Amino acid sequence: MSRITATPINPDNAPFPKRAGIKDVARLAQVSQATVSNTLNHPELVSPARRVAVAAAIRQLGYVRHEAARHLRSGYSRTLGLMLLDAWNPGFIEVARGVEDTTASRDWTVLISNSARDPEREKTYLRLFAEERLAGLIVIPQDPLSDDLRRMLSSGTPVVVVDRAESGEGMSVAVDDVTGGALAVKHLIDLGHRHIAFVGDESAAGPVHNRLTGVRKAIAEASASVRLDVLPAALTVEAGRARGKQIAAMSPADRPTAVMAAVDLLAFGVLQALLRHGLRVPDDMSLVGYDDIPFARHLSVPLTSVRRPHRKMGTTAAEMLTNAITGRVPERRHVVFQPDLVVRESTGAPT
Amino acid sequence: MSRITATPINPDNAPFPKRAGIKDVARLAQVSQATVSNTLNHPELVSPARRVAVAAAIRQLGYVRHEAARHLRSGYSRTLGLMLLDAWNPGFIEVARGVEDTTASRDWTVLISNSARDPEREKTYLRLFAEERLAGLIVIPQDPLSDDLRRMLSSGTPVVVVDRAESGEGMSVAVDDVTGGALAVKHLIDLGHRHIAFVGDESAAGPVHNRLTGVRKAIAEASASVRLDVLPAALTVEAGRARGKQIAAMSPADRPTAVMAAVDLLAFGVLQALLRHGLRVPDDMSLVGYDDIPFARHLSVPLTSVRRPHRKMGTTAAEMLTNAITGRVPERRHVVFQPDLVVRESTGAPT
DNA sequence: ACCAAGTATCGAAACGTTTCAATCTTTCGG
DNA sequence: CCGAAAGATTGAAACGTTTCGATACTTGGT
Repeated sequence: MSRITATPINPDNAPFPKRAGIKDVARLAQVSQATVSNTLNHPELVSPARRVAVAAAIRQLGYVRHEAARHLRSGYSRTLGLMLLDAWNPGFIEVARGVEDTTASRDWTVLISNSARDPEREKTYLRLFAEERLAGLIVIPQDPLSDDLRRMLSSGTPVVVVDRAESGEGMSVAVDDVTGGALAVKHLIDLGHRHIAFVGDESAAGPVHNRLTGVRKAIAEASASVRLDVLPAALTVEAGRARGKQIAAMSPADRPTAVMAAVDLLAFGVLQALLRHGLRVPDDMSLVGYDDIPFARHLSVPLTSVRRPHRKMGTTAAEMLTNAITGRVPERRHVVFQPDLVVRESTGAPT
Repeated sequence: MSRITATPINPDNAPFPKRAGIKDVARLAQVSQATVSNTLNHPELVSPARRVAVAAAIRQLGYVRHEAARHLRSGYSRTLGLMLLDAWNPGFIEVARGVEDTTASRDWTVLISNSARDPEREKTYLRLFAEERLAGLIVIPQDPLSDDLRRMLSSGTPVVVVDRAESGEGMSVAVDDVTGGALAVKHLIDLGHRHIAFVGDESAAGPVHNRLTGVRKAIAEASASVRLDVLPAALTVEAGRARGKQIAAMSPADRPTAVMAAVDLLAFGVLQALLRHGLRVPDDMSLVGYDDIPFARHLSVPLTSVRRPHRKMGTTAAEMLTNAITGRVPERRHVVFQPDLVVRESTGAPT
C-alpha cells in the first residue's frame, strides 16, 4: 500500500503532450473506431483500401497506442518482470541480457528490478509487479524462497525461477553446480594436486553450497587420496585477498598446492595476494575460479574457471515464460544446464 | 507498429488468477466504490471507522490495485523510463543503480532498457516508452542525438540526458570530462613526465573527445614542454593490450614515460601487456585510467584513475526528473559534475 | 432475378479505476 | 431549536482501447 499518499501530479504539467486517440484517427480516415482497431490488431479483416487510409491518418496524426487502455480492455499484458538478485554481479547482468535478447525479438517488454539481496525490497517489487498485472515473472530469488514468491508459484502465476534447482510447480532454469564443482576439482586432481583448499562461504548461497558438494564428491571418487581444506570467506575480492595472504604465509608443508574459489571474485583476491607475496601462479600454486566472468580472462594470470551459460539461461527462461503465457506448453518445465571448464593459465601440475 | 500482428493470448491461460476489484472490496466493506478509492488515495477524506473497514476488506480479499486502470483514468503514470547506452559498461550500471535509489525511495518505478549502441533499438524503445505513456525519460544517448530524441526534447517531454553536456531545452546531467582529462595529465606532468601517450579513439564518443581536449589543454598550460603521442584504439581490453605491446617494444628513447588511457578497460589491457613484456609499473611506466570502474582498484597494480560520480549522476537525474514532473521547478536544469583523480599505485615519477 | 454465404463495417458495451457534483449527516453559533 | 457550514458518502461519468453481435454490401450459383 506504498502509494497511498502519492501526491497527484499538477495537471498543467501533463507529462506528454495530449496525443491523438483512435477516435481522431477514425474521424480523419472516415471509418469507425472499430475499423482502426482492427487494422492495428487484425489487419486481415480490413480491406486494403481502408488499411492504407487508416495508416495514412495514423501517420498524419502521429498516433501512438495507449498501452494502459489496451491492457485494461484486453486484460492482456505483453510485459514481463525480471527480478535480479544482485545487479553488481556480472553473471546476473548477463542473464538479464539474455532475457532481453529473446523478449526483444519476440516483441515483449521487460520491467527490470533488483532486489539487491534485500528481502524487503524483493517484497516491494513483487507487489509492484502484481499491480502492473505483468504477464509473468523471471526471478533470481533470495536463498530461502520468500513466502510471497512461494505463494505466486503455487497460485499458478507464470514464474520462472533462475539459478535455483526447483522441481515442483512453476518453471526453473538452473545450472548443475555440483558437477561444476566436481569438474574444477577433478581438473586439479588430474594435474596431480593432492592438497586443495576451497575458499568460499558454504552457507552464503544455495549455488555455492552445491559447488562444495561437487568438490567433495569428486574427491571421494578420486583414485588417489586428496586432502581438502575449506576456508570460509565472503564472496568478495577483499575476502579473497585475506585468504590468499593467509595461504601464502603457510609453511610449504602445510600449504595446499591448489586453490579453488567459490566465485571468480574471490579468485581475483586470492591471485593478487599470492602474487604479491611472491608465489607464482600456476608454478607454486594453481588457482581455479567459478563463473568465468568477463574479467577472468583479463587477469594478469588468465584464470581457469568454470563457465556457466548465463546468457543462455536468460534466453531460455524468457522463452519458457513467453511460451507458457501464450499457452504453448513448454516441452520442459525445469531445465538444468551443464557448466564447463575453461582452462587458462592459472592451473598447472604441482612442483 | 511493431505489435500489429501480435497473437492474442489464450484467454483460458489468463496470466494472473482473477483478482478482486475495487467493487468487491466496496461490497464487502459496505461502502461505495468511491469511498474505497478515497481511502486508497485520499485517506484524509474518509472517516476512521470506514477506513479500517475498507482496510480489512482489502486484506481479506487480497485486493491489489490495477495499475493500468488507474493510469488510464487518472492520466498519470508514476513510471520512468531509463535507456542505457551500453549495459556492459560498469559505469552505466552504476548510473542505473543511482536512478533506482532515488526512484525507490520516492516510490516511482523504472522501466529499464538498453539500446546497446544500436540506433534502431533505441528507436524501438523510445516508441515503446511513448506507448506506455511514461511520465518521463532518463537517457544515456547515442553520440549524435537521434532525431526521435531531439523531437521529444523540443516537444517538452520531460527528459534528462545523461553523460552529454546539453544546454538547450530539456535537462541534462554530465561530467566535465575536459577537466577530467586535464586532471590526469596534470598529475603526470607534476610527477615529472615529459613524454606522454594518450590511448583511445578520439572520435569514438563525445566524452572521449572531451578527455583528449582536456589533455591537450593541460599540456598547453604546463610550464614545461611536454610531448604527446595520440594512439587511437577501440575502447576494449584487447585494443589496450595491442597498444601496450607496441609501447613496450619501443626503444627507450622513443618510449613515452607515461600512458593515459581514455577508459579503464583500455588501461587494463595496456597494463597487462606492459607487465608481460617486462616493464614495471610505475617504475618504468606510469599509467592512468579513466572512469575508476570497480576493478581498477583490484588490478595487480591498483590503477590511478579519474573517478566520475556515476551513482550520483543517476540519483541527480532521477531527482531532477521527478521534480520536473511533479511540477516543482528544478533549481538547475543542467548540472555538470566535476571528476576527481584517484591516485593509486600505477603512477610515479619517471626514472 | 433471387438467395445464401461470405466479407467489411459499424455502434455500443465493457475493462477497473478516479473524480466530480450532488446528497446526506453532523456540528455549532446564535 | 434553527440554519448554515463543514464533513462524509455516494452515483455515475469518463479515461482510450478492444470486442461482439448486428448490419450492410458483394458475390456467385441457380
